[in-house]
Amino acid sequence: MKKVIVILGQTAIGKSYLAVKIAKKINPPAGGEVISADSRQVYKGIDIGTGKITRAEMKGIPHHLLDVANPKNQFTVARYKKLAEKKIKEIIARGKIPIICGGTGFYIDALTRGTVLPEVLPNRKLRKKLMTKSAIALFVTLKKLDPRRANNIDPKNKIRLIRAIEIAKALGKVPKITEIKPVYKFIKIGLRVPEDSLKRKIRSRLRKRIRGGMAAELYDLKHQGVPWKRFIELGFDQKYIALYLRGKLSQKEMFENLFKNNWQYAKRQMTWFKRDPEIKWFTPDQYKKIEKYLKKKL
RNA sequence: GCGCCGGUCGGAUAGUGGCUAUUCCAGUGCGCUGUAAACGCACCGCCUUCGGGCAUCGUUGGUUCGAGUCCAACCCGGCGCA
Repeated sequence: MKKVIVILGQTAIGKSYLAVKIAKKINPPAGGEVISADSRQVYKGIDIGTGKITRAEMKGIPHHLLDVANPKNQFTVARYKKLAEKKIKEIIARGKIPIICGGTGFYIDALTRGTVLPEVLPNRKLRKKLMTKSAIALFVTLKKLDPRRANNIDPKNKIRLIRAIEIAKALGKVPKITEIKPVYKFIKIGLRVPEDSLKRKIRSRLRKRIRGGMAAELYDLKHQGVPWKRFIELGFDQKYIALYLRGKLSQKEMFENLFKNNWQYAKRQMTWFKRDPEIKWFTPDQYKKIEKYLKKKL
């Protein structure tokens, strides 16, 4: 079975850097290519705002699934899975090793597991209509459309209920889950550091991003007609930048809010990763160990 | 100094004298196989054998069967007048 490397970990920990390093060293002379696993970096134009790797940092290693979606539209896991699988295939065909790198555990799991997901595009009109209903009402509706999903969904989570209904309606029948046996062997490398160390990393990266022009980027996006609501919807850091620009927050308050936002995210990421026993954990400075581990596994 | 207003969990807030002091934010933990940086849930004074137990609404007294709520004095903060 073909091997695929996965590099995951909390925000700001240094995944991208490691991915490039591995891509250069592993599997000589062909090396590897990186496929991002980040639900926000898929959007074009939000570079600093999502902490995207820069051209220079890529050091010539091809990176995929960055900038593949318009921020005005909604991207979905199903789409991610489809695109990523295609990229994996192509990279392997080139004799290289695919390196999945990112912090969106949900996407990594979707890709790593054998579940087949038919693509169902978001239906704004339906969503808007459903949003006005109560969670209980939505749950009842879902139960009729897709009892299996209703069985294990969180009945209080309207967002999930709405998406489930949307899918059931779009498919026109009760959605079935199809599992296919795994095609690739995923080697999962997790990066982890002590809490206070991660906090420092997050702070310093934030400072860098602010200096790098997060605010200017925000202006550009607004110019291109990305509605304000989208930023909120996506939970982006930009929302605090905008409040600062409007004078609603002091610079210090803005920074603290940004930090808080990132830290909360980092914790949620860990909650997700913790459950996966396949992840082999390292600290970012254990490069030699990681390389050794990979060589053994490949 | 006088007058007015206010002091409730880390912050903000609700609370006709009567069950269990509310909600939001922050904090902590967790969940999530179709929006996932989104979204949801639990806990969030102290102790706990997880059944519950003990506190608590600036302080001290008082009225009352019963006070966060009424009264008095004091302390603190804000505003106004001197």
